[in-house]
Amino acid sequence: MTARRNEILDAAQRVFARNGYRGSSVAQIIKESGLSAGAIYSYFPSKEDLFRAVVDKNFSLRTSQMAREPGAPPRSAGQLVIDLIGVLEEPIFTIAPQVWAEAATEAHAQEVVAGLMKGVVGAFVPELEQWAEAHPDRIAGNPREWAAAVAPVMVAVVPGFIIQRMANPDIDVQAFLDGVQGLFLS
Amino acid sequence: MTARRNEILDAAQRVFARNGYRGSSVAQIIKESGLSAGAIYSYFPSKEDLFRAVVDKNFSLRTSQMAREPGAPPRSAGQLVIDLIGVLEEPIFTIAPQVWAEAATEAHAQEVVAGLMKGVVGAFVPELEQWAEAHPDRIAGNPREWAAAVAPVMVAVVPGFIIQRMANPDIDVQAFLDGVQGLFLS
DNA sequence: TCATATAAAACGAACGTCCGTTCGCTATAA
DNA sequence: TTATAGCGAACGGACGTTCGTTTTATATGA
Repeated sequence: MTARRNEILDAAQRVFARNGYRGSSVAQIIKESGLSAGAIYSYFPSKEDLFRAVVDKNFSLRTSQMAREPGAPPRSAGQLVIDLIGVLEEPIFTIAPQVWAEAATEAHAQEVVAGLMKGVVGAFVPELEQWAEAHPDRIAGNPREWAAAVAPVMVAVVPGFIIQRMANPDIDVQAFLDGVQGLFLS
Repeated sequence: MTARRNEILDAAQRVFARNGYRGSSVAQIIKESGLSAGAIYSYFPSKEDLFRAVVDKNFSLRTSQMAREPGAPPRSAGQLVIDLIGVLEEPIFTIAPQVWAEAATEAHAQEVVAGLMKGVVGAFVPELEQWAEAHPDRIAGNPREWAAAVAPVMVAVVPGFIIQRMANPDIDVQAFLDGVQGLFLS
């Protein structure tokens, strides 16, 4: 039954969000799910796999959500960042820092993070390039090179936002987005 | 003797950088330092305090390093970010993600992170405001409000850079800095 | 100069606890 | 009757920390 699997996954997500990956015990996940050790281990082979499943659910880029509407003009860097931040959902703010911490010491997590970064950057370069072609007066150098250089910086804003929002949940999100508009070429 | 204390601190830093906070055991720090459990616990009351001491050493803003040279004109947002990235030292790239992960689940670490962010933002607002006053044509709205809105975004780039560099140590740092120049008003 | 006394620093075996995981068993459904 | 799903006590090991003991350094007195 896939429903049970999801129950377990949801319980694990709540516990990991509350205590972090290393700070969570399987006993806590057992209690949170209302099931037993045996039940959980019949759906997931280890705590690590459980965490990976939670990460896969929350930490992938849903490219479709970021895709440009058909026929719309290319978005500016500022607008792309704003849209990317708008797509973030609550669990990210606690799960992502756990993944980053793992990535600093564990190869698999490191590849996941590097791959995601690369994916996001790669997805945005073409649209940025088109925007640059449409606004040659706003950039220095040729559009292709400009887009390739600028995309990683653009993407870098998002983890920074996640950390600010995690450290201070009362942050004024709209003010941050206004700041993005005010700071980036647009 | 303060020398011994520093030996222990350095050993702990190496171990934490290698395995993360939760992933490191006191036994590993004992081995790395070449000392004994008793010796370590006579300098630090707990593993947590040891970690906090390592964090204090690496994770504080050395404002002096970022201060504007006397008589120099105010730096642009792009230049401030470039200077801030230039000040980062190696251990940050593994230690910072550990702190962020702790901050997501533990109040003390959360306050440390929130405080540092606030400090960095606060330190840059005046210079940004002066820059805005000197370049009124480049910004929308009044300099004070512009600086206050833009500073958090500017600071957000740095954690993003840290994560990219941690996930992919071969990253082209100069290209990133060029991207900062190309993306931000300057 | 050497023997002794005192203090400071370091040691490391031992403690209780909690960890992730297993597996023989029971309950339920087909 | 057979298959499937779930249970939970038990296991070996690793954890952070303690504390009685030993070593090293310093001071004292003859």
